[in-house]
Amino acid sequence: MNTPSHFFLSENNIPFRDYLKFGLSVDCVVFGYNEGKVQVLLIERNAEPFKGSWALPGELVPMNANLEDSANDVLKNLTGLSNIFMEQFFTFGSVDRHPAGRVATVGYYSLVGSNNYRPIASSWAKSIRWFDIDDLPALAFDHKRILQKGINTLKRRVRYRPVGFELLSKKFTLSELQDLYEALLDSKFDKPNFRKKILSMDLLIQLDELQENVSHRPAKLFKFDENRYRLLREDGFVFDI
Amino acid sequence: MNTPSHFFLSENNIPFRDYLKFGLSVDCVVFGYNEGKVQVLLIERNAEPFKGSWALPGELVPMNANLEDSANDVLKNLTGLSNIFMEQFFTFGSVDRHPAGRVATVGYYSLVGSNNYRPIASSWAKSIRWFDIDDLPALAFDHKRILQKGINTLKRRVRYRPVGFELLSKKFTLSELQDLYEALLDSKFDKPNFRKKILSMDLLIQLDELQENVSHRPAKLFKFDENRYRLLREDGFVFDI
DNA sequence: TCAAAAGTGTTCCGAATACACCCATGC
DNA sequence: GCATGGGTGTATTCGGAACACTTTTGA
Repeated sequence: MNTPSHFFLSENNIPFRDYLKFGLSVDCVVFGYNEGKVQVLLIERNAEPFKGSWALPGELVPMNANLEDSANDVLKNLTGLSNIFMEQFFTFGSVDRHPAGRVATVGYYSLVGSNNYRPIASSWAKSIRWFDIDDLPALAFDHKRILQKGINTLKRRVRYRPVGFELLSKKFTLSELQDLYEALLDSKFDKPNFRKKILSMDLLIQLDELQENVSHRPAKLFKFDENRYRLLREDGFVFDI
Repeated sequence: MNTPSHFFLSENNIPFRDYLKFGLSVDCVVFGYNEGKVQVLLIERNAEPFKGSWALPGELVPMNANLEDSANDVLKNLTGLSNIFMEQFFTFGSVDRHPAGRVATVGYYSLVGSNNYRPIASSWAKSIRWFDIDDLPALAFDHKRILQKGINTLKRRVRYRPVGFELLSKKFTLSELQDLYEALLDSKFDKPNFRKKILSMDLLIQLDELQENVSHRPAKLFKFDENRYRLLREDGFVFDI
């Protein structure tokens, strides 16, 4: 910061430093999927403001941290996992959205496989739990709006990007995949047609494994072929369910 | 701000106020369309840092202004127009992206009809001009990355939302529309099929007007039917070109 | 043997493609 | 008349929708 301050006068002569009074936070909409229901992870705040309210997990971005690192931090603290799929979706910056100052927040959503999470309560969360996205509690701050926008974004993006696979375990059956898409897009698909369509994309690898302990014919397990997806995308392929 | 400060201690006991040192700016990727070319509006900076460099138009968000208002301000100063189509697309907040402090920037893209703009140079811009998106100059800050992300976002969104129409004048011919989509998606469409597809969506209103002063059969003019689009969307219709 | 869900094949229809053709205007 | 781009009709192909069917397991 050795640049002369006159370099940074704005048109109306407000000094640069007077613009540097924002807080910046990240808030994470963590999606899960269980028994046919799409869910989000919420925390019960253990600190003012809104102590005791349900809220999205998030944190103030430290002055020396990048946004993604900060969001990853939140997820790490929450689930114990790094390398979770995560994507920015919108930034909320209304003047009055935080009661104690001007804090803009960057919204991220992330998708955790249904077997991969183990929510961890910590000092900033009195408790923590999954909520079905069609049965949500009241939320602190403007988190209701953020969450709703996150849900809408996921539902839109899931049509054109293979993000859905992130919500399942690494290995999954075609019926599980179909159930997930039906939940996300709330619609029904014809089983034979769904299979044909998804398999014709050539994005799944069939494993030499079968479902176990089911009282019916065991289904074949598949995994998503990341490499092939990368290759196809370079050729202009557009995933479209 | 009369809330006791101990309400806002973070986990590691850094006081709340120490997080309030961010600057926040908005940067606008202003798209235009002319003679078959998609273009963006860039300014030549008249202030340090990067004085003399080309850059995206933008400004520091005043402490009492909302993000959208700030972005609209930029557009108003640039084009003299309010009510321009505008959408947020991504927020960039790397620690070192601004040489003089921690400034995160919210990226917006906007679409201006080819006859609707009149770029205005001002105190903060030495000059201002349109560049074809495949012939861009070097840019200040991390604006190259922001611009590229804006372009990618537009190219993706144009497939699933009728944003393209915003780039044309209110009245347009089907060939103009086709040329635009071909430029945006860089591909070619068959004329009869493009017409059939676009007209079958029932989103265009045919006007009682014809093209003028052309040395061939004059084309019919159309306009986009906003109301009908709203109605169709409520029924779950998804625009898809 | 029955229930339950996995998995396959076939027909039908509508939308996308390819392509040939006619129309209106300025010069 | 002819060049230019606007505008239309049709045959063909391909993918999606509908649906009937077989297979494999546990109980």
